[in-house]
Amino acid sequence: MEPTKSELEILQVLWQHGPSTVRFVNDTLNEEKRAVQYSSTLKLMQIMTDKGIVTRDESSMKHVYSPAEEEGKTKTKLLERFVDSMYNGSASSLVMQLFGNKSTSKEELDEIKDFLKKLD
Amino acid sequence: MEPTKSELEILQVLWQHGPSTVRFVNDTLNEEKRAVQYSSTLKLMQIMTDKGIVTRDESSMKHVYSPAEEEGKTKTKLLERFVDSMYNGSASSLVMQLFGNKSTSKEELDEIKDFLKKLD
DNA sequence: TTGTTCATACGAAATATTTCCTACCTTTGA
DNA sequence: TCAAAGGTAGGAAATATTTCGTATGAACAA
Repeated sequence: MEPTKSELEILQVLWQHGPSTVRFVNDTLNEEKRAVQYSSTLKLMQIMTDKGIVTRDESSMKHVYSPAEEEGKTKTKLLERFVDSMYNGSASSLVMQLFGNKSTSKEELDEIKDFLKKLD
Repeated sequence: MEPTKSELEILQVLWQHGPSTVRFVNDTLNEEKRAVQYSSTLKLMQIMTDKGIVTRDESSMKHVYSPAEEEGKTKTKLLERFVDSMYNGSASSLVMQLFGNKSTSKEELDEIKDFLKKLD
């Protein structure tokens, strides 16, 4: 299933901080993103549970949520979808767009070159 | 303004084929994407006009629509937003994910290496 | 014990997005 | 001429997404 924009925000928190309670996710969102009521975050995380995007441990009263799928797997899927729809599946087109206009630090560029070299 | 998913589909057609009528866009969507009624496509393109995402030439009865913004500019914006939200702004992270799992043709890889070399 | 705090559940409203029906006008071909 | 084909406009329904109020129960501190 395709996570929505808001669901993705929640996933980011879980990926970054590991399995979390609703309270923690909500606090983090309010600090790092935007104002949102506790009950909104709760509702969303319940929906995500129904959809199978996250799983939860209900053994304690404070349920602890975890991403159902590995971070890399989800991101790869979303990235491929992005490349397909925006660049007709051409990864190189995307890369050129990415570095064409925007100025990227030398460090980052070197890092990428090294990485690509190792792919052979 | 942020184009929605459906609006993006329409923009793709306009980018790929140049200024077009609703009829043409709708036919193309039906051929290349999915079944959709003419009036749905029309409505969407009218909304996009209101939002300023496209402009239209009304001199003829068959209005001709064009993207309001250049393809590269829009794509760059969307790509940067994607990198920011998914990879914390790190372009190199994205590239590594892109080529980490997926098998990419040697031609594409060479193309990218050449491109990066020229950036210096 | 008892009231305050903090948790979940859930309905439903508010928004955003998508879809299509229908009215009405212009063009075109028989 | 006039019916058929094809165009735009716009309302409104259908969906999808997001937000939050409120009920209810558990935990905890006074």
